[in-house]
Amino acid sequence: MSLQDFLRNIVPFTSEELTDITAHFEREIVSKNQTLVKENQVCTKLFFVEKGVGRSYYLKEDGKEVTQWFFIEGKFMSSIESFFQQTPSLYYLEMLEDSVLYSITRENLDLLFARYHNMEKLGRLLSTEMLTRVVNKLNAVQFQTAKQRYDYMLTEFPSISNRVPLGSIASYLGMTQETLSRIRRGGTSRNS
Amino acid sequence: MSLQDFLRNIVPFTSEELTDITAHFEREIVSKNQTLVKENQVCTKLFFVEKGVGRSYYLKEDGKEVTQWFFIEGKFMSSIESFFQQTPSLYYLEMLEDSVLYSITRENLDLLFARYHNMEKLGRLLSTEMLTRVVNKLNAVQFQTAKQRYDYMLTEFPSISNRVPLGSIASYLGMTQETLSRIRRGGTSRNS
DNA sequence: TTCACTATTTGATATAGGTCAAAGGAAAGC
DNA sequence: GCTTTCCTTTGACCTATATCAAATAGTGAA
Repeated sequence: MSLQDFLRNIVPFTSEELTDITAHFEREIVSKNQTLVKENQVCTKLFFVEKGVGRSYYLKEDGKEVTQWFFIEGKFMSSIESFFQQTPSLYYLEMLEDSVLYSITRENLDLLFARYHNMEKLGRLLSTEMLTRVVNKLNAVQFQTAKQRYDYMLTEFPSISNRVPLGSIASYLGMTQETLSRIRRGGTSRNS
Repeated sequence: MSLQDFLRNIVPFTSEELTDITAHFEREIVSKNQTLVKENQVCTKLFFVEKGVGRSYYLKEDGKEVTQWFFIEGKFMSSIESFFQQTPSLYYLEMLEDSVLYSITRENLDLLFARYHNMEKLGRLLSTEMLTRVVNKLNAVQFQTAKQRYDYMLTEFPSISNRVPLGSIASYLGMTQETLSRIRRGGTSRNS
């Protein structure tokens, strides 16, 4: 899905608005395993994923990677608090496949927020949508068995279960990769 | 903190804007244990908590209450997805103390969003702030020990630990009230 | 003050999922 | 095609926290 189509589906921008808005984005070709943002860097850009999959993750004290979120085609991707508060990122951002992104800087985005009431609305709608998703994950992670969490993930990110490494998915779901492997095999847990 | 002061601190509204905006809110006095929204009702209002504490919770299949969030003085409170998507609420909303609230309906809020660019901005800023908070909780719940989660909660809601029942806090943190009781006594877990 | 009810604490036991270790598989470089 | 490295699966054992049950402490009504 193209950036223009994506934006148009959310808020009824005029063609002039759309042209101006998309002109502030820059196309970026990124290869597999490339890191977009490192821990402690300020995240200067917001990315739209046209093609590919990315993830945000952080390192626990013991050095283990914990996936925080996946970003698939047709979604915006960033280290949110870092980008919006311009604070050092707690997370790494990386692409898990060769990808096509559109990026916009904070300054340009602010300019568009100020210029177009509709753009501010887009920002509001996208953040409430993201908020809903995060709340869903929270409920899954907090109160469900490992098997149920895996099922949740299949509905939230149906396309990625065989595109990304098992370990990344396991840590996203708050379990070890051994546990996820056993769940996939089936049978370990008695709960649906 | 009054509603006007709260709004002014986030976005530089003009006095006329502020007057018009606050005129669309209605003051409500609510007593302890009163329910604002029930499961499956569409949540028609967004509340600002001037005084008191509230929480959202849902019932698990086995009938146990699970606290989803606490809402303290100076915060907005609602069953977010229900209010914004006008879908049946998954959650109950109740006040845990005698409280003073200001409420606004969805129609009035939309009207203000459409009327004032600044209002749309307020909406965007509040949802990204809430998003950050939920992400913090997610990280706490997903990867920390029971003791660490309790410490997280003391920083997120320092004021409520002795204002609300132990069981409500325990379910908010994804643990049983027995476990929380043992944590408070100290000593059970070896992790900080 | 006493009664009835609710909330909290404590103890004993069970279990989901973690940890550690090692063996297979798949895939990237040469 | 081979080799090296990484990813996934499997097994054995362990631990944090849940569950169940009961005792104790608080709180509001009359």
